[in-house]
Amino acid sequence: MPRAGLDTAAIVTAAAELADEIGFSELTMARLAERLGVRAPSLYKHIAGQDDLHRRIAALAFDEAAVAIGAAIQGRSGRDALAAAADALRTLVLTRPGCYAATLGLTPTGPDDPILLASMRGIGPFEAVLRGYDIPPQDMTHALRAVRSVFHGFASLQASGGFQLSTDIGESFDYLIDLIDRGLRAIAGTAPADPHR
Amino acid sequence: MPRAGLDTAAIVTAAAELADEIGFSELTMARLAERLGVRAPSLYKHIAGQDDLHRRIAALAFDEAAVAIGAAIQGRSGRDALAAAADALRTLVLTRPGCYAATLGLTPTGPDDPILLASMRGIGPFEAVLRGYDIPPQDMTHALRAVRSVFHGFASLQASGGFQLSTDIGESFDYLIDLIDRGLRAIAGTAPADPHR
DNA sequence: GCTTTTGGCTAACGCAATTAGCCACCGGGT
DNA sequence: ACCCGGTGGCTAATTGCGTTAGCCAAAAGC
Repeated sequence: MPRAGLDTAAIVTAAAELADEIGFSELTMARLAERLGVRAPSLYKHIAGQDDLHRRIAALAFDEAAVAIGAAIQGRSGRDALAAAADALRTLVLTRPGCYAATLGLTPTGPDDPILLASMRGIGPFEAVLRGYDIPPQDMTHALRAVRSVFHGFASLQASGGFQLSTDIGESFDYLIDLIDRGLRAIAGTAPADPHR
Repeated sequence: MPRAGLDTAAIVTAAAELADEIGFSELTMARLAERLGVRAPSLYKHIAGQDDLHRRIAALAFDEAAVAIGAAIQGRSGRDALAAAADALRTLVLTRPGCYAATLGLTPTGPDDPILLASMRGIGPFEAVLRGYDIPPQDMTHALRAVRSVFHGFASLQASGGFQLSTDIGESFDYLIDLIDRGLRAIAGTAPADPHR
């Protein structure tokens, strides 16, 4: 029996693609092994187990997101940058639903979890976007969390088919961007260093 | 062997509590049966299977959310109502993490899925909150989706421990409410009937 | 060319969900 | 009071998944 020549990266890449095709919850060791032309136990020579695999897929997803969003905001700022970043993220969620699902429901194992570092990298571009608004430094974390919540929420609701009404989702997305853009301007302009928070 | 006197509602209630205690992903038929003083196959006399159980827990969660948020916004409007609704939702997510997790990642089986109806009921109170802002009717759906995205996003990130930085989460939450409140006012005031959308 | 490491394999275990099929309990009718 | 049918438990068995143990050949290094 000739060797398949697998390595960790190849397995993770294949797993991510498979998850996108059949859905993250349908991703199974046996199916992944079959896709790779190998038996299930062989996978354990390269990954520690299912949990490890999931985390690696998630890390891959975060990195892809960072790259895509980073590229999208090149040369833009303010509302343009916000819209471009959001759109890049949304496209990614729709294109790679399995990878996106892998990033949900993760509990970091510790402060040095690679997942954590990857998610930090994924946030980076949003920080750049926010720099285009006049956010006081002590509010930056809050603003970052807010923006992250907003886009994560929209993307995950869309991904799970949470929007039932027939109204166009793209329009709702534009509306949401408008809402956040205006909110950021208003909050930056009128409450630069609100002491009661 | 005397009968345990179970019924569907009792099982779902117990499952929801158990999910809150040990985590939704740890909820298993065997564990649930043990909690109820019964063997696992007996559960199938009352529920169709695991998927059915999950959907019923989710429906329960949506209904609880609708009640809690509805109660929270009684007699309030505008920013107050927004904050109260958001806080009620957030409290619920923290109090009943298992139930909340059950509502994620559901794909409605069809247009008459009970889950769908329950989630509609869960949205109701937010519609009431939005009535306190001057949202033009044709934008109501968009605004509703936006608000839902925002709070769902924040809650789910918090529930999954997605906020690593040590900054206080409650403060971030206040900031988010401020952001949305100002955004809604701005968008309602300046673009009452934007034709290009 | 021999040895060592490495990356496949088969076999086997434990656990979860589910189904089949049995049998005792409980309520209603005679 | 009795019987009798449906209901709600049970045990046993099946399937499929993740994972571990232990074997053996292929590649890699001396």
